[in-house]
Amino acid sequence: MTNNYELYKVFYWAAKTGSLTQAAKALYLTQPSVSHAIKQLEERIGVTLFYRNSKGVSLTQEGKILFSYIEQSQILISLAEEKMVALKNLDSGELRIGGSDSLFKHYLLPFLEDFHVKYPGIKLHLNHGTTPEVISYLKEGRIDLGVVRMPIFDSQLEVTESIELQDCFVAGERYAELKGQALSMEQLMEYPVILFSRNSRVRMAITELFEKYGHELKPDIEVGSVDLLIEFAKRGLGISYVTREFVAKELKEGSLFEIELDVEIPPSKVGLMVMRNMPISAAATRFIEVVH
Amino acid sequence: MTNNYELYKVFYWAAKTGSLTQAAKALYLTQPSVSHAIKQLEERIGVTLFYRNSKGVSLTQEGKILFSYIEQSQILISLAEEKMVALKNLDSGELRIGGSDSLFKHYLLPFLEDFHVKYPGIKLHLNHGTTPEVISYLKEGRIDLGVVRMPIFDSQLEVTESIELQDCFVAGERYAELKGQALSMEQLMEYPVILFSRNSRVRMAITELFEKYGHELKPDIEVGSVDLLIEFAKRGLGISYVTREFVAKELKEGSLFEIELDVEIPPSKVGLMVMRNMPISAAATRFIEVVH
DNA sequence: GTTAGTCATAGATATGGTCTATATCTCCTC
DNA sequence: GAGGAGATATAGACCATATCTATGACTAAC
Repeated sequence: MTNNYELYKVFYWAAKTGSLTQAAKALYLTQPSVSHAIKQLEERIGVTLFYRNSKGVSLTQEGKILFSYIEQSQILISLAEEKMVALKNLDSGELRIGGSDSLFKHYLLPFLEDFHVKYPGIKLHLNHGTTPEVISYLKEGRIDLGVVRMPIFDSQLEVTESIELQDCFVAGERYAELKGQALSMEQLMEYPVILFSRNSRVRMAITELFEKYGHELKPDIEVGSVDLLIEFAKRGLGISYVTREFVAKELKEGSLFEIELDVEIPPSKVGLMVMRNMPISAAATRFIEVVH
Repeated sequence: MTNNYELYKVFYWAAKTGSLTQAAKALYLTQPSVSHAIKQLEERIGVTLFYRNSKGVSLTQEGKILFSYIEQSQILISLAEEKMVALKNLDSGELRIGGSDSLFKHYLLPFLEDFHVKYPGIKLHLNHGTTPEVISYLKEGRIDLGVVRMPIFDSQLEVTESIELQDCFVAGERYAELKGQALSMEQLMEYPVILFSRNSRVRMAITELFEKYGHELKPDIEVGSVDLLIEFAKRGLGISYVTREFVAKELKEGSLFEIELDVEIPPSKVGLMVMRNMPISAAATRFIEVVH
């Protein structure tokens, strides 16, 4: 049976209002249209659905049975349509973001807070991972949006640049002697260096910079979180390579100080990644606007 | 939102098959039609529902949410359509018949039995009542079909005549003297007469016949069931007025014999009543055919 | 009888669903 | 890398049919 489901909508309203005229009004149609539609439905399924009388229409036994199904069906469609409106209006839905721990903590946190206050109906899912992990989450469709350090070269991804961050070397009081100087790479390498673990983009960037000048930068200590980078430097275990913006508090209060190099460390940008040529959810679109 | 629900059918199949091409086949449409329909649905609800890729299509987050509603909705419609087919094919449904006790027992029983064996999916509801009660059941829509004695004069009813029944007076061995005679009304009235209760059509008919000849037929005993009419006559409590066909067994075995009158008692027919100008259920239609 | 409300019917109209033909893209094979 | 086989998208023509207007038929109420 290959019925036009539109007829069930007409049936639903005719049954619900008990009047073809009222159904026509509800559906923004004329009464003859509704009359015709009902007749057609009856012919197609081969069952008389309504008693016609001078006051309107009422369901036959068979009509009542049909209605018990169709009513549920129509209610589900109404709920679906309401839900879609809610998703579109960001009253509902979810936003799945992938990124590094430090970016979540030091960069995204205020945006996430604002977004959550403004759109409380949207559930936030934060997936921590390294840059390659985040990229694969994106490709698997497990997240809507990835937030990582630039540069990203992947033709499947569409990257929007966000703020610029400046990485730098910092140390604590133990190396106070280095304050105000501009060290060469060789000089710096005489001190114990603390770097983030191997697969980090920041680590790769600084390693490459040193290589460019013919040096191999090997850390004395390798850690897995920005918090430890900061903590170790503070305690004088060595010189940490961190993002300046993420240690703003420590620099200000003086528990850390920046060690200048005689070569310029190029700044790096934060990139917001989504899949290229893939539709983006309303929530992700809005979040990118907010961050941008 | 005044969407064409037909689009949800297309959406359902596209999502279910994961391919616009497959959905087109399932719906006996062409692929561009389906593509266009999906695009239209997406535009109308303002949400992208599918990722298009080279292998087919897959649902976005929002699409999945929509599908969870629409799937249920479509399943209900399918069930509804199956149910309607079952009703039409008499694999399912119910048949509500109103009639007198005696007609059910002595006339309808074999038909009901056959009908039930042939259409086991149809539930039978038998509503006992007097002729006026049965007519009001019909008008209230509580039964589909009424089975009563003719004649019926009611312009709202459509009556189909069924078999003819002959009423007669019968007595048991106690009145054996009356065998083979043709009694006059006066003679008969000298014996105790047992009649069915007042509101019965059979009782009315015989009372009227006597009145036509100037006699008032008053029962000595009035009972409420045909079984009692028979039982009382058998036990010699008087002469019962019964339907000959309903005492066929007793007449044959000799526990009752018929008392002939010198006037002819007109036969009466059984009528099958339905509401005029009202659609009749498939089950009722079929049952009338069977009986007829 | 008249009026006002039903639903049904007939015929004209035009919306829009569907088709054919073609383009574009991706993946896979050779 | 060229070519083929799949997928979906797009454009434009067509025509089926949903819808409308106008009218009829019927019922209930006044």
